Amino acid sequence: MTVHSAADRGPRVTDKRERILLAAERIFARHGFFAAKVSDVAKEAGVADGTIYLYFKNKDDLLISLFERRMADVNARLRAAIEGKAPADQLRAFIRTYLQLVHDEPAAAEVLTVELRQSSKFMKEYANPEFADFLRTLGGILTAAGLDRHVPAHASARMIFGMLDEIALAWVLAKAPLGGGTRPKKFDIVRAADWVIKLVETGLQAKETT
Amino acid sequence: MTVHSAADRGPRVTDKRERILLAAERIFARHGFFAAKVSDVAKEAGVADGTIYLYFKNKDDLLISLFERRMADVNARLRAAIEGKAPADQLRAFIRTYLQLVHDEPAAAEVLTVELRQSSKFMKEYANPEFADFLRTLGGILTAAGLDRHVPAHASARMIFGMLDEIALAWVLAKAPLGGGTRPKKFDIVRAADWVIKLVETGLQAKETT
Amino acid sequence: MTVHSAADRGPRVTDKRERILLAAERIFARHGFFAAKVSDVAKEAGVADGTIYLYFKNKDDLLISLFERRMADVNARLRAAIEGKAPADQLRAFIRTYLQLVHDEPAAAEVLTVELRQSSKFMKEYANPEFADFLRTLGGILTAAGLDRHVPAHASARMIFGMLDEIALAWVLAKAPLGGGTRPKKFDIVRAADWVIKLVETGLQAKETT
Amino acid sequence: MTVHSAADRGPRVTDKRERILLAAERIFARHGFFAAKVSDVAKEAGVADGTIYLYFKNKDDLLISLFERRMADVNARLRAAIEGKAPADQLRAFIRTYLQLVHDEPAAAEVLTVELRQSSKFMKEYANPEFADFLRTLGGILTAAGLDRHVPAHASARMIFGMLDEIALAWVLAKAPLGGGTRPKKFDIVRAADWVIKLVETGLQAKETT
DNA sequence: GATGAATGAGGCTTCATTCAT
DNA sequence: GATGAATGAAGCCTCATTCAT
Repeated sequence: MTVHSAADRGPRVTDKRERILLAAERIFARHGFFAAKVSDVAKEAGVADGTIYLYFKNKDDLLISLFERRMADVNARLRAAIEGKAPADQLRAFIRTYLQLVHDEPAAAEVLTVELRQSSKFMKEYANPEFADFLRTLGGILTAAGLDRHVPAHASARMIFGMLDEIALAWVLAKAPLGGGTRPKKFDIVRAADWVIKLVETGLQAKETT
Repeated sequence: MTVHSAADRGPRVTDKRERILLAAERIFARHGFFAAKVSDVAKEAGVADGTIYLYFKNKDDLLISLFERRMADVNARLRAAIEGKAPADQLRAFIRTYLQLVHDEPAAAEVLTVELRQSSKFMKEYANPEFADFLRTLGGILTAAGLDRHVPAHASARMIFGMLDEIALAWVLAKAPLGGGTRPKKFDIVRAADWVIKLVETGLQAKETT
Repeated sequence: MTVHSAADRGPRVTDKRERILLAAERIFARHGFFAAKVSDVAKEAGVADGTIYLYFKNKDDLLISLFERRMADVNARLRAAIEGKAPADQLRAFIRTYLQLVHDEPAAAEVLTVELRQSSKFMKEYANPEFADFLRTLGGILTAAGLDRHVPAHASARMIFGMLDEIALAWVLAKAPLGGGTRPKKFDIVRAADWVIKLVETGLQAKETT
Repeated sequence: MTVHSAADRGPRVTDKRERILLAAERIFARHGFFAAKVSDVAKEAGVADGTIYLYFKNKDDLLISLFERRMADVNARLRAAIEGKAPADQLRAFIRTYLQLVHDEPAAAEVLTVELRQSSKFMKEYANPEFADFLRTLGGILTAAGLDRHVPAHASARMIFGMLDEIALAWVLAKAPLGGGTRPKKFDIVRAADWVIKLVETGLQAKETT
């Protein structure tokens, strides 16, 4: 992931920035952004507290950078997944890939899903270009597939993101089956993609054929 | 709102609790839960800081109580809106009423939409019975309307909530047209209900008739 | 001192503000402004750290307030000392009273003399009206006494303040005779007034009578 | 300035030490000693942060060295200025040269005038031999000129330094006329020497001849 | 019940100093 | 000698909560 950026400014530098970012992701996912302490991120990254401030302006910047880094990653993977496919297949690939990513990177998903919202308090001042990109890509697929007859593509894109996000949230919040809490069991988020696809393509209509 | 609830338990007491809750809603919506100060809530409610602790255990309890209070309200309104309708109409009424509520109570919507997420860090320890109720009602409608053939009703319910929530978020974050920021203009959230209905009922399929 | 201000806003409030201010004076005098810790001031004042911020905006404000408070006091005493005197006597009273004040309130003198300078970094942004008052009073005396023939009164006022300030500094920095350091013994600062008076009135001229 | 001193000990080494010292002077003058960052001094000097510690023990040492270096310079110039003059002329030369130096080297003056005070917190532990030399020279002149009849020479020396220092401070703090702040305009510090001389020699006495 | 002054624990951040290269 | 990335101690300040009135 972001292998190329490792060459941006010498190998060590990016390495450490990356380590801090991943540590922040784990810590933010574990405790939530506000409850998380910068010193915990440092500990998790194996660096001194002050080192974080060599790479990030402040705690907020850590969160914003995390978003940008992850969303860019998500967008890159989604683009790779839909490349060369027919429009109708692109939509399915987009949905499946997104949920697969959530499945593969739960910490990232938690931050993107849960903390992103909270940081919408941030977002009010900070326009997230990568997220706009995400919606634009999805909207483009819908238009290309001719799925914008009845509902504007940008609106559909938002609604689809809403579905995916809510599914991701439910999955993320469901504790692992082992920790015998009161939490619902983890469902199969990858198979849930079919539900989204079904809903988006033909709706929940009772009678498919009359 | 909920003027009648002022009679729930004693006349003045509930009044003050209510005032604090509404003040908290405005403050949390304005600053976000974590950034909001208890003393600001007190000021907004016109009571002393200490008074809040006569009605609520702590700041977290204020947020939780707010959720329960609002979700109960939302559920009550939704139940009233679908009462006596045919299943297919119930779904439309549910969707329209929900978005209408968001439109009428933006502060409540902001807290429910934005802060609820963030407090899912809370939610991990705290199961929200009113939200479960919300999903159960929606799922029940889907089942009654026979819209659970291809997708389990509980899954559809979540996805529909996801759509509604995302639309609410987009609307809430869109600044009022007056404050000429860089924010997108407020769209008509009430009319957006039709898009949700269309998507849920028949999907985005390109060719409605072949 | 400033007995009247005790009635400004209830008795307790001013009392505590006063206590903090005097504690800050002692701590700043002991360690210097920058090296002094807010928590030490709190400890010295017998209040919690946070209490300081109920009365002062921040650490800088503590210093500024100290200046204003002390200089106002100094000005009041000086005015009382010169009241009703003939111009020539006023000058002598002014000088004697100032050095007497330094003698009586060494902590205040240290802050005014030593920290005031350093805070001239502050002063660059903050115009001290009380100090301006001090100079104006002194200049007025010189003019009234007809001592502005050869040198503008405002310039003389500054030079006289320079002498007084330097004497105060030398006296303040001289350790008490007990602490057998390498520091010069404390001289009699009150008697030093005569030197200032002599210098200002007739200069150091070798031959008084020819 | 002090180009000759570059040959004191090795050619390049002293050069770098010198550069750091002059950089520190500018930075300390600009921000004040405490607010100044070692890394800013390094940047100004065009060396790495760590390099500073090859030439100075620590930040304090940087300030102390600056004093010694500058005061030695000042003393050297003053001695050169009074050399070979008659005692009465020596005093005038001393005063004029000092203020001329302030005029020519404002950054140096700011550090000597403003930061020296603040570092009297340092001074309590550190006896400044060069400053003692300064006072001894001035006292010697007074004694030689027979101006120690009524006031001890060492006391007069201190008072004269106080006048000079205060004038320097007022001049240093007066913003340049260009930066249209609320600051008083720069006065002519060189001409101010005449006021000091007048005051020291014959006082402010109203009637010069009786 | 109501008040709001007081508390004090704790986090973010800075920055002098070090040391491996 | 020179570098500058890394360190980590330490302080200012905030703010949820308490409790005497």
